[in-house]
Amino acid sequence: MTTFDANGVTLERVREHVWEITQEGEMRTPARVLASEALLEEISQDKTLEQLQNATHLPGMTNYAICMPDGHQGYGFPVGGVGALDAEDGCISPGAVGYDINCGVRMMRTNLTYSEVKGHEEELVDSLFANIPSGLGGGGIVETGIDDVEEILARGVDWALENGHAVEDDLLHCEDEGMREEADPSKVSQKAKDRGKNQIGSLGSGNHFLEVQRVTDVFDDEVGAAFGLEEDQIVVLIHCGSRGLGHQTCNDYLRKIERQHQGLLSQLPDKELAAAPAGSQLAEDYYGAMNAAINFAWVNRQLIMHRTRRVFERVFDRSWEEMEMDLLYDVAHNIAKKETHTVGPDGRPAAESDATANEERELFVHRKGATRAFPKGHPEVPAAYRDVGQPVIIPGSMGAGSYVLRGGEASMDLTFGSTAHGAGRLMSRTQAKNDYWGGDVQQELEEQDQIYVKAQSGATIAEEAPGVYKDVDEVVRVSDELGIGDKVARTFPVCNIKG
DNA sequence: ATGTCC
Repeated sequence: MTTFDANGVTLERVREHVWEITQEGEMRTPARVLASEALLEEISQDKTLEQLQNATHLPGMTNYAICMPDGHQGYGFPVGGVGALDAEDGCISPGAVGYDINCGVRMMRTNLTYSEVKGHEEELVDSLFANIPSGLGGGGIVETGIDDVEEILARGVDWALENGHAVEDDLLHCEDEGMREEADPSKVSQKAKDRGKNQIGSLGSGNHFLEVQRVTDVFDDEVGAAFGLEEDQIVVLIHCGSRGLGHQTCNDYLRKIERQHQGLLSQLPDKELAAAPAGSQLAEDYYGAMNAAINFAWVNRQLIMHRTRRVFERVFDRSWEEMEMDLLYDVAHNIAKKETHTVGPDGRPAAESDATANEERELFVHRKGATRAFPKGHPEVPAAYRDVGQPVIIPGSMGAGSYVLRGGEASMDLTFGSTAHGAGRLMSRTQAKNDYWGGDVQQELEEQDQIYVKAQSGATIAEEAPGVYKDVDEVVRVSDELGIGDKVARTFPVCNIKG
């Protein structure tokens, strides 16, 4: 048996790309890392493995705590982590959702080709930057009153449709159709609403961006055709979340849960894993508030996408409908959702159990820096894609391009229908700023790769330099070879705006 | 990620 040792954590290689931390002590389940040996080596450099092992102490953990190939350490629970916790006798943990509730990505198609856009890059990047709010703090596409915030929290993209920021087709191509019905705006604090009300339609900062890209490869012609993707086509990728509103909501509930559920907290190896027991008032309240913040983030991405259509109309002098600027798909990668999955007796993996003992269980599936990747035939895959599988969008760094995958056949058995969410950081923001200077990175991207980047701050470009990220090709290779998310297409940046 | 410490 091949083993891998890192900082007192031992992993056994189960098979290609599957590594397991054996259950011992207070662990409720084993833990699994899905990675190549090279990625595992990178993952082992920070606290990810310790956090993954800690996560198995959460009540109701089912099968395994799982770390994706792009995993790195986060608040309490790894970014790139999946934890399915029993919704009846388990718990829900804000740290296993993440501070940026419904951080996610959407991809919009166009019928433009790269040759039509080449030569317009600077005009396009300037116009996008001028029209799409970005950076820290306030300023959004719509400046609205608190009544609208309440509606957005309750109804998600349905609000955008009613207010002229969306078309019906946009809703059909979004995870959960852009609305969590269990949202309860009354459980979102006034402070969070105040922070959100002037940030509706804004990118934010950090790794959030809007990128115009060209499709460089279509690996699967049938699925590529179903997704409306072909080589040389221009697409737009939008990556952002719920801004200050989601951050405040996460913070509010962490503090409340720490105070009210000290008994559970005392059983956990890390205070940052603070969790509310299923069925408790705070579990209900957090779930309602989190779902409301999820709706807010979907509206945020929707408004940015719709504004992008207007920018393209001005730059290319034709209507967005004429340019067929349709939403391909929007996927969340920081969420928890009550889902039904087939599990074996005592929360063991169904695939490794006697099938007659398997049962359907309601689970809070926490995907933190992990993307839903439902296979073909799943009822929650939009009708347009049901025969091929759910689109999965994996953004790479601004110098490396991105991938479109489709949910793979093995995802339900291995990962509760999930895969990776990006390249994953290799170094801290502080170290990145020591190693890189924004202006140099920007100039190099433009001169060497014809990638036009515009940001509010040079520091953000340094923090997001291509070299601070893992190899997205390797992350996607692992996903594809495991069969949890299959490669469909690859894109390369044309221009990028960020905070 | 985040009015990067109420």
